[in-house]
Amino acid sequence: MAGEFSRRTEGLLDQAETVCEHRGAKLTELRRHVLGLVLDAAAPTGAYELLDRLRQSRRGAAPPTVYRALDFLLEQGLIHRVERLSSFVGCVAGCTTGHGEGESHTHAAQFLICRQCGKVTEMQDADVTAVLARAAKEAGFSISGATIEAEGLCGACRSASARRPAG
Amino acid sequence: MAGEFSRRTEGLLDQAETVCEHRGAKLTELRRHVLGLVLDAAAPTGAYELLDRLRQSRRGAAPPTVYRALDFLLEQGLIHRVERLSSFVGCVAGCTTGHGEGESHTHAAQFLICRQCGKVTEMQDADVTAVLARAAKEAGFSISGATIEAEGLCGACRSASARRPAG
DNA sequence: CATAATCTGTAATGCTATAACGTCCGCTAC
DNA sequence: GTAGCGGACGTTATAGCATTACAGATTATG
Repeated sequence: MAGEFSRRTEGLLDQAETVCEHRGAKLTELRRHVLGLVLDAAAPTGAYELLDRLRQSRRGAAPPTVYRALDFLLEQGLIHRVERLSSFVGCVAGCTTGHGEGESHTHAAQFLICRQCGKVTEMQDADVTAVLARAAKEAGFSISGATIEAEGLCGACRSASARRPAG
Repeated sequence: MAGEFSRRTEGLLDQAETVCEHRGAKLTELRRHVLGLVLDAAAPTGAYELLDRLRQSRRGAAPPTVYRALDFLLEQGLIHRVERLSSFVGCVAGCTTGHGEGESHTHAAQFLICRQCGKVTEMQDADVTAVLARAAKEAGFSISGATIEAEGLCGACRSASARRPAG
């Protein structure tokens, strides 16, 4: 039954399904459902919160249910894990970008976490990735994946606190 | 009693104590003990493993005991938390570098985690920090602290697997 | 159909971290 | 000196995050 999620989300889910097919991976109903929950959420979402939402239509769902789905989605690069928040966000690029088959599909992403409003922004800055890779290489290290998460103030909160300094 | 730890660790502890004094922070016996455990460990160490070791000489120690000490040490920049491993490592720079008073003492560090041997290397590459800050600034974001952790193969494991390709 | 592989259900457990409260100790002011 | 204060620590309980282990169901494949 299509229509569980917003029109935009359903569109992304369809694209994700196509991408998975091309890779020979199966975006099952459960996995599609969990991905939908992640994509529909306004902010990074914890596994147990996803579990609660999943239970609204899938009685008897348990932690392994959601964690197995999340593991699959992570492997496919359809979602990211934000370590600092122990939570998960959708990767728009992952839902729309095709890759070669049989590869790892993790994207190089960076997250900006506002300590004021909690908003999380995803970047995909090639320079950041490249400079880190170069620095690692100088240490004899070859990178396969990286977690880059910055905490600070987003533009909105920064200008707000500039107007009300002690805010 | 000095001599609980290796000579090198005791030296670092003494330096850390001096640094704390200059800041008006108290490196109590408990905190010194926990810092010693972290510094003496060959690898990043989880809070509950530190707790077990702490208990060998401090009966009745509980999770808050070690977490409060770790929070203090993090604030002082004497240790780092490795998010991917939910564990803690000493920051050599933090134990030896004096700072201005009343400031935040978090250092900009990057970690290289070998997926083969598990070894963790700390980098303090200024370029990585700078490029990330610049990229964030372009998004209107000002960074106060960042987690940068790369996973991959260290030099030793890379050459080992090159000799035995299917290793 | 037989078989293997994959996905999911289910129960239990383990690991990581914090809340809430009380006590002790050292410091300052009176 | 002692009353009051604040920081550090003890203690118990609980919250939050993730995995293990095994069984049943489903699907692909020879």
